[in-house]
Amino acid sequence: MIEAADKKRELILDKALLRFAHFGINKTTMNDIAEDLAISKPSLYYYFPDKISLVIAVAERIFNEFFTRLEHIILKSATVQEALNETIELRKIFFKKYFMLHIGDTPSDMNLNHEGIKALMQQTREKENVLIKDLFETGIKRGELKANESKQIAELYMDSIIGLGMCVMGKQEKQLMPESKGFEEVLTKQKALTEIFLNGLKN
Amino acid sequence: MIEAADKKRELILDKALLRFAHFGINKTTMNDIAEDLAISKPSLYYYFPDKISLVIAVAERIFNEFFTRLEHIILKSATVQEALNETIELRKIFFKKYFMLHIGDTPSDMNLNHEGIKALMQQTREKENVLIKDLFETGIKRGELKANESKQIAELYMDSIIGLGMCVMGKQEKQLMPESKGFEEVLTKQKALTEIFLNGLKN
DNA sequence: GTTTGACTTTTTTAATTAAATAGTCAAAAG
DNA sequence: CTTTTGACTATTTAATTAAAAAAGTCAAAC
Repeated sequence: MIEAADKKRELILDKALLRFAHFGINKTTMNDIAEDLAISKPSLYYYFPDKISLVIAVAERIFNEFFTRLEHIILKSATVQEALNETIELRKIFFKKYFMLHIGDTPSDMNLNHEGIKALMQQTREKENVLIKDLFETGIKRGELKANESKQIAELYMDSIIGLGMCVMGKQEKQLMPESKGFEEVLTKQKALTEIFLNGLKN
Repeated sequence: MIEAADKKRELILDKALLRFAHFGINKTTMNDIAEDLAISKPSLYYYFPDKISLVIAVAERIFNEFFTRLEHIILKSATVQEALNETIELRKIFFKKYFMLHIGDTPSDMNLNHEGIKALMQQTREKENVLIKDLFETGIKRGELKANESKQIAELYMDSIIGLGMCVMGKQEKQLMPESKGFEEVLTKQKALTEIFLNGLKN
């Protein structure tokens, strides 16, 4: 019955994701999730050995969805700039949607200090960097831009875009849920930086 | 005896700055400072009505020194790129030197939530943005680069540079005093971004 | 105008306890 | 043999309080 077990694991992840996204990881107890599913706590622990495994599985699912959409964007886009602009919008959507998980920022809500989470985060960032590096290389082949050391350039670009977001969001008054205005300002500035950055790689 | 009082205020600021820079603001008590100066606590309070006034006065002194040097850099530099590169180095020096004051980042050590500090920080950031804006405009006049909306461009540049620093430093393991390696990586990346950014403003 | 000893008030820290939550296990059900 | 659960234990977190430290005051003196 390995199929049924997998199916149930998915069901658990569905519910856990809803709770995590709405209340945050720390405000969601294993009991909450078990009750949502109308099962007992030991049943839940039968499928996930501990809470952190569940959290990681949920995070992996989110990142998988992200990368699926990111790869699609890169494939369908005609130019590097178009791809990066859509990537910026995708990032905004995900950041907003899963803000309560506080993934990717300073451990304000949860103990992201856990090894497994940190490893996943780093691995995810590296994977995204590789995709952006490939995108830059495609742009170079197409003659849209010029650069050697595309790996460093891609990393610099990603650090700049992410940092720009941190900087702009940081100016806002700290709230439980940041204002929508803030997200829009980040988006606008990230796109503006992207345009100048790409222009800087044209000669 | 208004002169002597000012002189004494300066003496107090000297000692306070040393303590703040070495132990941080929260680990420095008004008693510590009074003892350093071999005066009583009420004497200290005679010159500064409360601790936050003292902190703000110290911060203002630091920023004044920073702006003096920044203005000098801008005046003597032949090109925008040269000026920005030296500005980046200046920022590194100050950030490293006064790291323990935790000025400009998330209130990890001190209660920077205080209104006066926040106002000073914002005012300082705005002043720096104006200087950079003027620098860009000089560059435009000289024909080094092209851009309309120099104010927005300057703000975007500053946010990007500062954010890049936050992003790169954030990857490091959190320590009391971050590694020197981290500062160097920030410096290198900020200079690289500056080069591409300016290049992106050339056409 | 400046300084201070002795004081009060406020804020931090440490210690204690109570409560909540994570996690286990042996037994039972399918 | 896989899955489920009631009843349990072990950890972590949150609330409470007491003690200590630090901020800030004041009347008196120099």
